[in-house]
Amino acid sequence: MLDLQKTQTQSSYLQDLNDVQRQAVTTTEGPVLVVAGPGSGKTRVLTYRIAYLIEKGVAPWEILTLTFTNKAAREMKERIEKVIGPRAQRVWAGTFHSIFARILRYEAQHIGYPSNFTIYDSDDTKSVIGTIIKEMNLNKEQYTVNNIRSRISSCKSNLVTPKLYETKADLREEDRVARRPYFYEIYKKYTARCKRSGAMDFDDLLFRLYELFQNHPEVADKYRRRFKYLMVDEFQDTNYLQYAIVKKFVNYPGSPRNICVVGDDAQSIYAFRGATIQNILDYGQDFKTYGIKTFKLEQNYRSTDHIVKAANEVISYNTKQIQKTIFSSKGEGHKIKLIKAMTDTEEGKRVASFIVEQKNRNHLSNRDIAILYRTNSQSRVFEEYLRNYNIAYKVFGGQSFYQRKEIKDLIAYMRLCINQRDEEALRRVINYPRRGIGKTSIEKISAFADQSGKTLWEALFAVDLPPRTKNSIGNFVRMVQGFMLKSQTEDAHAVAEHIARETGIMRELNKDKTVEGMNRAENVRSLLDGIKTFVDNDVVEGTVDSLPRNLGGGRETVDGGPIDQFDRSLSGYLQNIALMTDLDESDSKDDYVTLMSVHAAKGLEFKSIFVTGLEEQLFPSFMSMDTPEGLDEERRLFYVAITRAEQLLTLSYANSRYQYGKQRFNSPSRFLNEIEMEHLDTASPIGSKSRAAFGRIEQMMGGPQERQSSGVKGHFKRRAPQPSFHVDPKDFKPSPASEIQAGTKVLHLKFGEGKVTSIDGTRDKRVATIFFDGLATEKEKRIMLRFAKLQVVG
DNA sequence: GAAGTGATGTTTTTT
DNA sequence: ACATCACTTC
Repeated sequence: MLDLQKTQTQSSYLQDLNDVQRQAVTTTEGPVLVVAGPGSGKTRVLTYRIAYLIEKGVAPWEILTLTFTNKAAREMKERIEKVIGPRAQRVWAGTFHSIFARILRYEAQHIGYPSNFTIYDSDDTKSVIGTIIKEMNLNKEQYTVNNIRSRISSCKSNLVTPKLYETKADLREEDRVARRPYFYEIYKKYTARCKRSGAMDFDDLLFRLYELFQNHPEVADKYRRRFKYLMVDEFQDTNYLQYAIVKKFVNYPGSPRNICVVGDDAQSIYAFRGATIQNILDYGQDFKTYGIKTFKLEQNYRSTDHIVKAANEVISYNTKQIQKTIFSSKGEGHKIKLIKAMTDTEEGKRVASFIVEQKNRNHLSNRDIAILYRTNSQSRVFEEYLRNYNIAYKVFGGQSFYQRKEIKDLIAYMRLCINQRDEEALRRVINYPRRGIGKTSIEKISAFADQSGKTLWEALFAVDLPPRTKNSIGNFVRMVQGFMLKSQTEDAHAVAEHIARETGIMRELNKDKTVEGMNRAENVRSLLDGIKTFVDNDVVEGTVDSLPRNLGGGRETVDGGPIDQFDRSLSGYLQNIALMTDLDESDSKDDYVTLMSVHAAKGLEFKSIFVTGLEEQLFPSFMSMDTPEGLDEERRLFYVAITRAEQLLTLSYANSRYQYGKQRFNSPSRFLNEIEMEHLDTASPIGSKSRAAFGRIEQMMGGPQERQSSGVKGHFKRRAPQPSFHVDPKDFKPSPASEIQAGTKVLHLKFGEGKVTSIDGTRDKRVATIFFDGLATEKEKRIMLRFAKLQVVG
């Protein structure tokens, strides 16, 4: 029966595609460029292409797909799975950073890094740079951390090593002019410091891979042989370095150059981080002689005609772009509404009441609606009025869970436990909670490390300090060594809990009885719960893609097929979270209005979109307005914003708003004038009319006075370990793995009753594919028998 | 080494 | 407005 189903899907899925899409899917050999307008079925093309390859006999692990977000990778895998089944999970699909980190851990010995290297996030990076600037006694007005960081980042992204930098007269001249003559020294020191710490920043994950392939052709060859087909999503967002690596993968003598990149130059919104659409243009040139085929996906399946036409009009004001004509197939649809407000407060109020109206008139749920803005700080006023109107909402963006101090503190201990060279982790926790190792002592340790060539951790043992401090350090070191020992044998949760207790972090947090303090303690408990969930998980290939394939452990072979397996150790957990953001954590089941920045909305779609704060200086941002390139990027950003809408699009602006504590008056955004009147709903409630309409709604809603809040709490809360057991844990007795075979009926704590359809792998790597009838979605789970909590029934 | 005070600088940010 | 941070003072 399963087989029959499969053949049906196989024969039908190509018919879901239009002509261009189908060509893009079936042109598998040689270089391909897919220029994909918004809503044109880009993801569908990519996933079907992979499915098609696998059906033609390509092994899943011979296909490498690089994306920018974990979410995109996960979605892609899920969608391939729908077409071709669980085999899809064997495809290497992940972010540039996560895939490269896997390879780098596996090949670490070639580049003088430990395979358990730490990944420094941008806070760590900033902190290292800050320390260096301080150590060098440089004026921090001239040498601002952010400035240095972005210059270092752009060096790495353009393959300029410190060594190369030294020889570049033009770059050094730039530094002189910018009054930052010591930039080179900082860069050099920063690089050395990261290396000494056994740490890589986000750029290193790319740069070191390039270096690895460059300096070790035999290693590069291994991966070239392995990945016979390469795909890159969102190619317009790649930087110079990313494209250089992509070329390393496919450019070699005798290469079939089976590469397919998908992108839309009009949706490039990360130029400020080094992304360059030049890559798309270069790609065309670079692969010209290898018979590159270009496909333009121009039919928009997402939005109605007014929206698509307006978007086309707006983007036509950008001169540099690949010519394409996006057209809609969804009918004329509603005209675009415009909200003019006097103040930012009124804007918030009006948007909220519009949402109420839309929900009634157009039968929309909260989840169909999103409010987009240019800067995260704009969310506040919308939150306020959504609360008043009793509309559930969720704010995305802002500070992520993993960036909170209390979380970083605990994680720093965990990091130190795995990699003692990790200086940022060490600096963070050496005196937290307080143990009398102050600034002066740390400076001494640091200076000693520098002149003796030791790591900071090693310096702890050798440095000469007053007896009292020495004693404190001794206690600290012994404590961490205890954690290290424990992490050899125990799983991540056991170690983390032990650390939280032994360090006194928990005690410290529980002392604080303020609301914020209690929140912090709660956050740490949530983190521990999250680790528990991670450790307990016995599903091998389920919804979460980003779980580690323990390359370093050698369980997965690079030449053969991958054997996916969880690494439940602390090290495994850290690898898992290092590249996670909380955008990856949305629960689609809850019904809330989405609030996010336009950047964060890329790739998403909603029935109704509100694009707010359309004022000069804000959108376009004052930071980008002074250069034509900056303005173009702002315009692309606006293009991305409006093309998120399927049916309803509402634009809003305010005559005045509070910015940086001052009331400012800005004129309406120039982008508004770039939309032709014919697409705008002039009858929409504006001016006095609007007030009437607004009043009506306000009456209906009982006015905006305080009501019980229905807002989904601020940022995401980590899920506690799944409370919804299908089976009562008390009656549950797991059976030994040896009793479980194909055909066995089993009981699972979380998933209920299921039937084992097949078993693959050998010994402790045996994986059961089990069909759980009681589940609503993704009924088929693959469960590692070694960890499975399964009871044989019947 | 800790707590309190004034100056300062604010975009977006998949990883 | 707000948070961060260097600098003071105890």
